[in-house]
Amino acid sequence: MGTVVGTVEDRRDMFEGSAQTMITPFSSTNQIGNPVAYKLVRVSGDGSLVPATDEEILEVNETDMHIASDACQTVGYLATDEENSEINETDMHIASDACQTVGYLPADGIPSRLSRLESSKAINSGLLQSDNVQPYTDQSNEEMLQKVEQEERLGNVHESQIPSTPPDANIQCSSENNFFEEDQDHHEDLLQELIPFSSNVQNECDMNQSDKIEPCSNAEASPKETSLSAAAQKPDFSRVRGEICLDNLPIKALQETFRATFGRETTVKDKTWLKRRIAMGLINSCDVPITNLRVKDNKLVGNQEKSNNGTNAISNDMGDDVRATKVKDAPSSTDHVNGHSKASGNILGGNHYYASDDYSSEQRAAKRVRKPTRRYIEELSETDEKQQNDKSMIHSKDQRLSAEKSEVRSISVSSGKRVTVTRMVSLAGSEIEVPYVSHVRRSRPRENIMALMGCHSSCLEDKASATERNLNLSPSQLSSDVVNRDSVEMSASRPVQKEFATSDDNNEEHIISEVDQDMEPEHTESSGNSSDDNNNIGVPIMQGGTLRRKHHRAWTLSEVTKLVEGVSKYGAGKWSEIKKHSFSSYSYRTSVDLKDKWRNLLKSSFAQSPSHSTGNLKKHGSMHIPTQILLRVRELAEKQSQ
DNA sequence: CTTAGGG
DNA sequence: CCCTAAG
Repeated sequence: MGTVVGTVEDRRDMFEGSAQTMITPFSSTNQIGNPVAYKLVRVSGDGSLVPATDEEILEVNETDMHIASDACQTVGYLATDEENSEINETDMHIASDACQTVGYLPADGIPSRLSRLESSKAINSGLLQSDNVQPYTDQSNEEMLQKVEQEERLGNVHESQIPSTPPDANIQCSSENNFFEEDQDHHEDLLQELIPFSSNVQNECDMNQSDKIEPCSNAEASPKETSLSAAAQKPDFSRVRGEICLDNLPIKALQETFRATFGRETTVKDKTWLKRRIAMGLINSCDVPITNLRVKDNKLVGNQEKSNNGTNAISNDMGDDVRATKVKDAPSSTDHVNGHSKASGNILGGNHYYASDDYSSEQRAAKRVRKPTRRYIEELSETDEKQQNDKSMIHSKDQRLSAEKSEVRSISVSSGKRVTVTRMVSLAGSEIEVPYVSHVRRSRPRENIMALMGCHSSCLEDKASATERNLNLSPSQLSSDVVNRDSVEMSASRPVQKEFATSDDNNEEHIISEVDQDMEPEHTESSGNSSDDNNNIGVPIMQGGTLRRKHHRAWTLSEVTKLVEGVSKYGAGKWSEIKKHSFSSYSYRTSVDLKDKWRNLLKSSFAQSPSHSTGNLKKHGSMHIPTQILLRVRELAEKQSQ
C-alpha cells in the first residue's frame, strides 16, 4: 500500500474544519497526499450540480436526520462507544425510498451526526434520487463521464435485460425493513434488484464494504495509486471504475454498469444502491461462477470481476483496486474482528440487508472497533437469553447498544423507520450477524426452519449455496465450510422464513404444522408413523446436528384413545410403559409427550365435563375430543387420585 | 433415564 | 412443545 490519500483522519479534519459537508468525494481527482474533499451539492433541474450554500448546509445541520424522502437508507458506522450512544440518542427518522446513504464515522469521535448530515443532505437535495445527477467533479471529469455514459449506452444496448425476477427470499429483507410500506414503486424496483442477490447475504456485506470503501478507496490503494493519480487528471471510465469511484458516475452510468455487471437491467435509481450492487458484483460475484475469494475479515479479496466485460469496465484495475481497498480494510477489520485466520467473519445479514452491510463497512471504517470476540459473543447470547426474560432489555435496543461498548454495532435505518441493531453470533465457527430482535428465539434453532427450508428448498438452496459461497473465505476453506453450512443456512434461512411467513415467529410453526396435519390422520398410527420421526413430518432432520424443535404434531384421536387406554392399563405416570406398549409405533411421541398430553386431557376433561351436555366441543382450534374419551379420562384421573 | 411441573 | 429439577 502506498500513500494513502484521504484517510479517515483527513476526512475528519475536513469535517471539523470546514462548514462544508462532503458528499461527493473527488476521488478521481485526488492527488496523492491530498485529502479527499467532499462537497455538498444540490442537483438543479437541469441536472447540474450546484454547490451547497451555507444556508443549505445549515439547513442540513438542523435537519437532524429527519429525512422524509422515500426509502432512504442511512447507515451509520460506529466506531466507538461514544458514537454509538450518540446515534442512539439521536432519532433517525428516515423515511425514504430508495436512497441509501452511508456515513463513515471515524473511530475517534467524529460526530456521527456529520455523516448523517451528509446523507440527509444528499437525500434532501435530491442528489441520490435524480436520474440526471451529475457527480460533482472536475470539468474534465464531467466530460469524461458524459462520454462514458454515452458510450456505455451505445455499447450496452444489445445486452439482455431481465426486468424482474421472481420474488424470493430476498424479499424478506425488504419486508423486514418495511420496505413495502414505504414506497411501493421504489421498493418494487429495489426488490427486483435485490432478489437475485438476496440469497447472498454476504453479498450485501460485501457491497457495503465496497461501497464504503469506495469513497476512500483512492486513497488507499497502493499498487494502483500511481495509475490512480495519473488517471485523476483524465478520468477514464474504466479508470474511474477501476478506482471504484462509482460515486462520480451518473445514475445512468451506474445503471449501465449494473447491467453490464449483472446482465440485467435495473430500474433502481438510487445511486448508492447501484454503486453497491455494482461493487458487489465486482467484488463478490454472487452469480459469477468465478468465485472470488474474499476474506471477509481481513484482507484479501481475491476477486475477479464478474462479468464486467460487457462494459468498459472494470477490467483489471477494478480487481486490483478492489483488492487494494480490501487490503486496506483488512488491517482494521483484522484487528477488531479477530486475528483468526479462519476469517470466520462472514456476516450474514439475513433480514437486515443493510444491517449487514453496515456492519461490514463499519468494521472497515472503524479500525478501532474490534469484532466481537467469541467470548463476547457468548456473552451476547447470554444476554439475549436474559433478554428474553428481561423485557427491559428487549425493547431497549438502543440502550443495549450503548451498554455494549466494545462491540461494534451497526445500525441501519431501513425505510427510515426502524433502527436495527445487529449482533454477531457465532455459528459453527462462522460469525453471523443477527438482528437484535425482541423476540429472539431461544438458543435452540427451530426445526421449523428446516421444514421451511424443505418447503422452499429451491429458494433456500440457492440461498444456502450462495451463502456458502460467500462465506467461504478462502478457496481451501470452501470445502470445509460445508460443514458450517447448516448453521449458516439456519441463520440465513431465518430471515427467509420470515419473509414467507410474514414475519411472525409463529409462522414457521404454522407452516410446518400444516404439513403435519396433512399426513397426520389417525391411521398413520398403525405403521406409517412408526417409520420415523423425521420423515413423517416431512421435515428433514437437520444434518448438522443442530437441534431443531420437534415438529408440532397434533394429537390424533387414535393417539388420544391409545393414551387413555394406556393410562387405564398401566396407570398415569407410567408414561414410559405406556409409550412402550401403546405407542411403540409412534416414535415421535415421547413419554414426556404422553404425560403432557394427559395433563391436557385432564385439564380439558375436567373443564369441560362439568359443562353442558354437549361439552365435547372445544371452542378453539383444538381437536374435539369425544365426550366419551373425556369422561373416561376423568374417570381414570379420579381413579388414579384415589 | 424417567417423572413432574413450570413455561 | 421445551426445559429442568428431582428421583
